Amino acid sequence: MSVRHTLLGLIAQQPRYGYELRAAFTALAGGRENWDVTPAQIYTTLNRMLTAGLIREDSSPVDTPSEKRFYALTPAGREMLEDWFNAQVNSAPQQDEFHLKLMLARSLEWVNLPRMIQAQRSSLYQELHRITTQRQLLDPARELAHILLMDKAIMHLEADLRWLDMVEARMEDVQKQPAPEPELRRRGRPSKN
Amino acid sequence: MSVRHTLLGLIAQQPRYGYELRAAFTALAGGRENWDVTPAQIYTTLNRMLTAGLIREDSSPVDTPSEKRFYALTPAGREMLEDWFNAQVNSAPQQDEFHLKLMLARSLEWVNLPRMIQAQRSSLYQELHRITTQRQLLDPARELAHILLMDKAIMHLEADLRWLDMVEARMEDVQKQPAPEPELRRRGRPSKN
DNA sequence: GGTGCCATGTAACGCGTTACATGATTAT
DNA sequence: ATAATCATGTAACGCGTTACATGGCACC
Repeated sequence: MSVRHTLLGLIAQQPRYGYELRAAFTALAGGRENWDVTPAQIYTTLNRMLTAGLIREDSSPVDTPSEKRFYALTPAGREMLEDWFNAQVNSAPQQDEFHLKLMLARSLEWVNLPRMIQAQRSSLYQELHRITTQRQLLDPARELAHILLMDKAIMHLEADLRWLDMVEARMEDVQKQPAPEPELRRRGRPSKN
Repeated sequence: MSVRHTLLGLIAQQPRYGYELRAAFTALAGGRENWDVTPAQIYTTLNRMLTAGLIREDSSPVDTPSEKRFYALTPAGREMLEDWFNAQVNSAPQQDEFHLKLMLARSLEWVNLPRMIQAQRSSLYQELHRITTQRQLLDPARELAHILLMDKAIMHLEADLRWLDMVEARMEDVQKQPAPEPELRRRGRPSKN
């Protein structure tokens, strides 16, 4: 998705090679713990971009003997990059794994719903604590990018916690309510149904 | 990733067939606009689960002539489902496309940064308005699941907007700061560098 | 001389998407 | 009749992950 575009952006700054791109990407994206782009992905993606005509192999700067393979933008690549900047980010659909678990859990008797919610809550708290702590260690003057990313993560975690409180408050309603079963028109030869 | 598990959960409630599973999944996951699981994905996933021994083809209930292919859980499937419920949801890494755009934009002169932020803000506002409006139309007595999901989306959008304000407030700092370039030890035969 | 980082890949697999394809039944 | 919905798939492709594979250079 955005890996391609980010690589384009990094190459637009200056011709670059794979290993360097991985490091630069990781630096932008919040560290290896947050978003690990593996060498395999970097090199296969670069080859696909090469095939697609978005980048071309650039003659290495004079000082580098070989082995490093530098890439530069082609006009097509530059155009795709501009298109990316001009498009707004379409907000990702709310594909929430925990919500699915929650909705399923209320119809399966053997799942301990309150326990599940509590587990999720403590997991969120842990994560919040971890990030907040780590954030303190960053230097605002040098690692602003990373800080901004963590601030966003913190805000989202806080939202998740408030949401969990809300869910718990409505738990009784949730359990009373039947799971939403969409009704389909029956086909074939129906009997008792 | 959670599609498999959700299908397992739905099949655990009662034996089901593909088309029905798609409808049930969509109902749980917040409607087709939010999470569209295509027939292709349903049927290929069911086949994979079949191959993996998580489900088995169940003899159709007496009333259905044929064509519908019902599936039921195997012990292995049941076990995987229980494991899923016992594991806590590992919070997805903050893979933020807009953040990447932002970080790249400050080092590319031809990108209008303030304009980009404003575009993103209005996009978020639109989405917030859309969801809030749609939320009002839902019946709290019957569509609680969907409402909860939208409440979460709303909270996240509000967080995103507050975050954008924060970013904008620090814009000058952001631009003043050089893009974080990780330094690699040079190799080969270095010249001027 | 070994550990660790620099540097580049290939192969197999899993999941998801798009496009294509088919046919039965139900409501108008 | 015909449109919509029910019902099930296949094929090709894109992206990402894991595992495997290789080799050079620098530092201690």
